[in-house]
Amino acid sequence: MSETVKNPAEENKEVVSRNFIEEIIDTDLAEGKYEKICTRFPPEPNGYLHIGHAKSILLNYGLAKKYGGQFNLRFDDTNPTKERTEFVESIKEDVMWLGADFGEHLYFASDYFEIMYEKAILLIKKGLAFVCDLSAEEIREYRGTLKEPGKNSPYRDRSIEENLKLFTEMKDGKYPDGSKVLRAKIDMSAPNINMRDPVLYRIARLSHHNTGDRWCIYPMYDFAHPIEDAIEGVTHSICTLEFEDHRPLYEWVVTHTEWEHPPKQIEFAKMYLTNVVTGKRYIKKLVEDGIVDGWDDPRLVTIAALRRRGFTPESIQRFVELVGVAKADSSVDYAMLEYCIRDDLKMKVPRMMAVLDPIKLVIDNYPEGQTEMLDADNNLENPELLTRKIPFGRELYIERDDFMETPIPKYKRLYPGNEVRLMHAYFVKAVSCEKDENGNVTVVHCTYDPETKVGSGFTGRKVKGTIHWVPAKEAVTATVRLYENLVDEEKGVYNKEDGSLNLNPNSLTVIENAKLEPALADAKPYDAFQFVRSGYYNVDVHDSKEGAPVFNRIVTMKSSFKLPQK
RNA sequence: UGGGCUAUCGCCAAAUGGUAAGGCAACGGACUCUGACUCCGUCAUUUCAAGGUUCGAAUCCUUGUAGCCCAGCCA
Repeated sequence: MSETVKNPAEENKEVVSRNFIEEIIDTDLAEGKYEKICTRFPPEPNGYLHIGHAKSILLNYGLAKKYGGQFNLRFDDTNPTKERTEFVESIKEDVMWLGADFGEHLYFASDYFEIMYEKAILLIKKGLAFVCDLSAEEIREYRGTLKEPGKNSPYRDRSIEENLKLFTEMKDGKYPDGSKVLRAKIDMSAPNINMRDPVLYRIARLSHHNTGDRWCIYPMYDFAHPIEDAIEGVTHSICTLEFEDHRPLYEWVVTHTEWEHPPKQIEFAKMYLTNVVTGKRYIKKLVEDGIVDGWDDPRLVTIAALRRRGFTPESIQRFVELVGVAKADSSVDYAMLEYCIRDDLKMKVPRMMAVLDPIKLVIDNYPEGQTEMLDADNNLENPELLTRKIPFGRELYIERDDFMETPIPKYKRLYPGNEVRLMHAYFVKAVSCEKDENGNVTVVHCTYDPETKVGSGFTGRKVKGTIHWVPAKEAVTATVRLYENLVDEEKGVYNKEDGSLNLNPNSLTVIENAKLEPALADAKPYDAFQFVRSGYYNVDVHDSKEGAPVFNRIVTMKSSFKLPQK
């Protein structure tokens, strides 16, 4: 048994350069600003997590881990209109599955409503917030435009006492929804629109998934988020680029609401993946229209879909690591994700034989009625996965593609007169074939050479090709689903004309009569395998509870040789 | 002359004034019981553009260009 000898110098060579966030943290630590860092992932529970969220989750978690700090999962549930407990549960599950262990640090912004309310009172007392009676429409008009400054609300100069009274009454439910808001008093002519007296609290009589009907006023993101961070002792509040304009407001809130250790906001670029759909409303539409079979359809890139498809947490962690963190908008090639899952599964999954498009192979010189059990390594590169037995007999199934009556150039599989290896078995030489009335090959006849049995040490001659097979009698018939990108690769994701999706009509192919080697009959949901020369597959979680397993293709095998298309 | 941000290979992405890392993809070749894996090679005289400073510039300055974000009582 030979082990790959690693050059220690080579390992040291792998200097992973720090990303810009790590540099900020290093500087902060060096200046003694914090003893321990704290990060958080703050989703609003209004939908399912997807691969883009994974980047944020793993980035925040990874930073906390790397610096020996703390990672919080906090639900940013300050707007009851869109939030549901169902999403809370699925998000918790997905975050844990990804390996971002938040331990005890699970929080809800809604648990801080009382503190937020007190901080709002504090701002009013400092003359920094006021109750405004303008309608939503009027507020928009007063706000000005991108190029023109806004103008002050006529309610801006109410006395502190009046503001205090009004705000208390707002909380007590004295005013109808939408009739009043609490606003920060900053600068209506600020070039940054976020600073033009932003709304801090609105009145909304909605039942909250966590606080029920206790509140009828709810804080806005810009006011709530910095306070949530501060309460939890978050040191580095990492968010995406579109919040850059909000940073001055974040800082305004955090300084005027007086915290001993104010958190700081850092922004990074969202990640987009090519050829997939991440937009929530598009996913919703695909589900509603029945184009996919739910939010965890394996063609989607929600975390749940990736999990069902057979992606491992490790592969996604690796992917996020490879993609890196920066401030430039990016769209990562789907091939990068495929690489990560292939690389992860390569050594830890058994390599089995499955014939997706079977034709019969008859070994004319093999004794009729005889069966022998052959030993096969489950993973030739990883002996820890042990071995299995495969029955071998006179009649087998092979892949239709693995035989050509008249071979094309460079074809090295089976054709009349050519000898190939049957994986884990013998050399076999094609003799002839039978065809149906349409000219399709139905049976291939060959002869085998008993001396060439695998493990016999036969070195007499070599063959160029090796093909996989399955015993005809003992084979298991199963359903295999082949998934491809949901989106048309040529045209891009969205149709520019009408905003619709450019879907790939071949995103799903269902094979009902794939022939698998018998050992695969006992595969359990989530089990993953490499089907030799085809790709990586896993047992479907939903459809394989009883009877024969149903397999989802996780990713295809790479190949440098393509058969011509018919 | 609204404001903010970004620009380095087909795709990500390092390089912090000292002579353009790495990964993915692609393409050659070796090896092979998977046309896989692995291995070995090729792949930016140039960093959006044009000027300038400097012994030296992707990095600094100037002027442009392109893309993204912001006018919710969403987050």
